[in-house]
Amino acid sequence: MTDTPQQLAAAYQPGDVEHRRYEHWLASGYFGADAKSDRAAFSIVIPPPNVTGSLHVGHALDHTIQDALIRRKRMQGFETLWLPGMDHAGIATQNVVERRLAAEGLSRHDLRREKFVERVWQWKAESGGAILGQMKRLGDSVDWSRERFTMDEGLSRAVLTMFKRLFEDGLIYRAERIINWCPRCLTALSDIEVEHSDDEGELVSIRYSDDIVVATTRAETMLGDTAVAVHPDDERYKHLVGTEVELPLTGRRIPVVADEHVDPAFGTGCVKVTPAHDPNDFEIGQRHGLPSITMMDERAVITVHGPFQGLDRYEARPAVVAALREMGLIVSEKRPYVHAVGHCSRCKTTVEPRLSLQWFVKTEPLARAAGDAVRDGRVRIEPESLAPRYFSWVDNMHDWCISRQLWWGHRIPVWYGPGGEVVCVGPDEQPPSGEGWQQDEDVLDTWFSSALWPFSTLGWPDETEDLAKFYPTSVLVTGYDILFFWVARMMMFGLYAMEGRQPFDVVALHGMVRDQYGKKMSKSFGNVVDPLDWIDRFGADATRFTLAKGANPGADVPVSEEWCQGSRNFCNKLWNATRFALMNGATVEGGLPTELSTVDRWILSRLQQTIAEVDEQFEAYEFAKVCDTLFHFAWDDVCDWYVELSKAAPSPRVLGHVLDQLLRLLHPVIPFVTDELWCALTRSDASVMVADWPAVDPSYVDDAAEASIERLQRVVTEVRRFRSDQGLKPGQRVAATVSGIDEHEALVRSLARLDEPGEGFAASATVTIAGGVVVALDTRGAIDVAAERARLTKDRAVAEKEITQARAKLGNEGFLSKAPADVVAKLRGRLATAEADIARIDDALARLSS
RNA sequence: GGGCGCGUAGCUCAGCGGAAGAGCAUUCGCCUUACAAGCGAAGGGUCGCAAGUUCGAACCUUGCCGCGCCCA
Repeated sequence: MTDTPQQLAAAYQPGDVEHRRYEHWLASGYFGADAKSDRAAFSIVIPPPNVTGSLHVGHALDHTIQDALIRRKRMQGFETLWLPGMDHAGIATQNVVERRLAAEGLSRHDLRREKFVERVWQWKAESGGAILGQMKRLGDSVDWSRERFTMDEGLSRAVLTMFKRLFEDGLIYRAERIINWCPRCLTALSDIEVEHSDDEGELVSIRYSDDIVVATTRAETMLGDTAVAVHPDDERYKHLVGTEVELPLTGRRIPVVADEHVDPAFGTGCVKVTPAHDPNDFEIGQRHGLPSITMMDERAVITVHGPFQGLDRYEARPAVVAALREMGLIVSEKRPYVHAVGHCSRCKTTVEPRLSLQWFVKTEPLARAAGDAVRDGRVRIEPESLAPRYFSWVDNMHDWCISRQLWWGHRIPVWYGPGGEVVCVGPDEQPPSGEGWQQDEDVLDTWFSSALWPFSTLGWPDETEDLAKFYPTSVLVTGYDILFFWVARMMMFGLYAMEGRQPFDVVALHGMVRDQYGKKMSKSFGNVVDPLDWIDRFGADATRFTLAKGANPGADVPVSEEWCQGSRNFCNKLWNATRFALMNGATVEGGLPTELSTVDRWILSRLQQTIAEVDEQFEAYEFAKVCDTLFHFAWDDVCDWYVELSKAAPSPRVLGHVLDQLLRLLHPVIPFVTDELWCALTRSDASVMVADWPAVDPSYVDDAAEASIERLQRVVTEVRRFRSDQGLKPGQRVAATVSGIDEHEALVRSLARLDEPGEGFAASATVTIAGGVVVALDTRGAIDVAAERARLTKDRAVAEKEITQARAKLGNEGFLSKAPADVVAKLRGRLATAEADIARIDDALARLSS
């Protein structure tokens, strides 16, 4: 399995490595969690993707973050569990299977319920299998032995148990209420399954009487009006309250009622009241004891009043308006009139508020507990700035409609008897048998089972070892868009079912993946990224690194193909650095030598700093910063400087150690390439994923070495700049004397490509650097005086500006008396340096003129 | 209408009280034997606008302008 140095290809080819590595991890059992272990637990349950979908780039982001957290904790010695699974996605999945049936010319009713559900299970196997394959391509280190599905036997037991408990506690009830109804899916929806958008409609004002004009965007619903309402304090209408008006077209007489809810400033201050087709009107109806007239069927087709009967709601609207216009009752019409309209989140059909008998969860006590758990700090939302969104949801939650008129899902465990009995049947209980008993036809909202996910997947309601070891889970990683869809519901159910113990300690929220211009990805816009496409072309590591590099807490994550190429390049950089190291005898054997050069002490010190920063950033869920820190340490410090310096002064054991540690640090984010390289470097046939996470060794922190190498870097950079300005080719060696850099002269010569002065050496230009370093170069006569003058003049301007600023501040009494001493001292130092620079530069300019 | 957030280099974003940063893009020069998926160097910003607090503001406060998102 281990590559020898000779076999390391000239460039990293992810395709050769990824599959082999993943199979090796699986075969070695590295992903498995042991509930009997003595180690401290760290657990994450995966936000279950819809079984009927496929993984998009947003999942790839979500999984990358979770995998990074899990892999680091595993290396830190925790007993880690990352539990995978999927949810059954009631409406979405049923829709997909119905579409497939339609292609065969069948409807679900042709198959009947039982056969239809069989077909859905077939589709589940097919679609779900594809998702598992995608997760493996991403490198997800999930415990496959614990994979769960919301419809599997154990989770179904959990659903029944929960339903029964809530039912018996009076937290589940059945009632006739206005609910969101999708006339296409033919099912109820919860509030959160409705998406609002500002759509163009019309605002029509209709005269109901001499005194009363109402404005409405839904003229057709006037057929179901049972009252007109005005504000009780509205002087214009006070005298009409208690009277009746004749409802046009129908001839019905309806009362005028006074209700606080009416906004007297909107329109005429009179509103029509249609209790069966509007949630606000329903409440007005309740308060005033008004009748409810349902005037549409479940497909939103008009069922009342002859001329309009049989018309769809959109046909009925113009028909009603035309009829009213003919009667001279239309006062005004405004088109387009933009207003908020609700749409089914699954099929985008305009939602119809509908009076209907449904099951509800009484959320008030559950939601308050869910809010309190965050308020009192038992659950932390990261980043904290998103907590207000959470509170605004849990503190204003409406009762949750949980019944769905679908066939795919957990059937409501309630049986109705011939005498009107209602019996809730728990798991292991026999439903009542005999003549006339019937089970409720509906199924439960998918989110009902998803809300149990953090504990149902661990075996609840049984008291399992998994539950004891891994609950509460350590962190939940998900997008902020799902904070109330799912997070709030898990909190409610978790706290309730687990005796007040929260489902997770931390909620780490990330944003949505967007394109490189910050635009939302959409099929119609053509900017959607398929993570598998990127994995094929750039590798899983590059894809993961690109996503993680953009993941600032709670913020959206822009990505682009170019950036993914950059990540691919980074992987290749690591590959080649390791290749170089192996070709030059780098090794981890024998540990670090006791005798260390300044350069060695510098890189080891930088390594300690990097470990400390990465640890801190990981703990704060700052994945973008983790990537940034490691990227710069790897590329700038290790590759650009340490490897280059080591060419002049090889130090194979230090180089081996630094790469070993670097690969460990990077492994959580880019697992494949780091494992391949680490195994090659350490001659291991195991894996870096079970190696120890690096720890800071304070004895290797060395400020003096860091300062020394920074000085060296400045000298080398200045000489390079001179060379570039003078048009000297990078490869061209130049004779020079170097003074004032003591122990580093050989290194400066190596990196700046300077030869020892030989016979007939004649310096034609001098580069001086603050701190007394002087490099005198023999450029073989021709020196570009203009370029050199320009360079020096620019440096002088920088120094002048510095002096001006520093003197202004240091001449300010307020600054001297109030600023901290160290700030003043630093500024004095800067001023002195700048003044010395000016002298040095002026000297050089003078010599240039002579 | 209510709430939250954001306006910093051409693009995407860090920085959030004491010298304006990164990646990509741009310009110039290089196949300097780990890497052209690379190396070296350079250019580029009145930190949305305006007041205020402070010795000192991209950073704190207020107002305005522009842009998102969530909830009604």
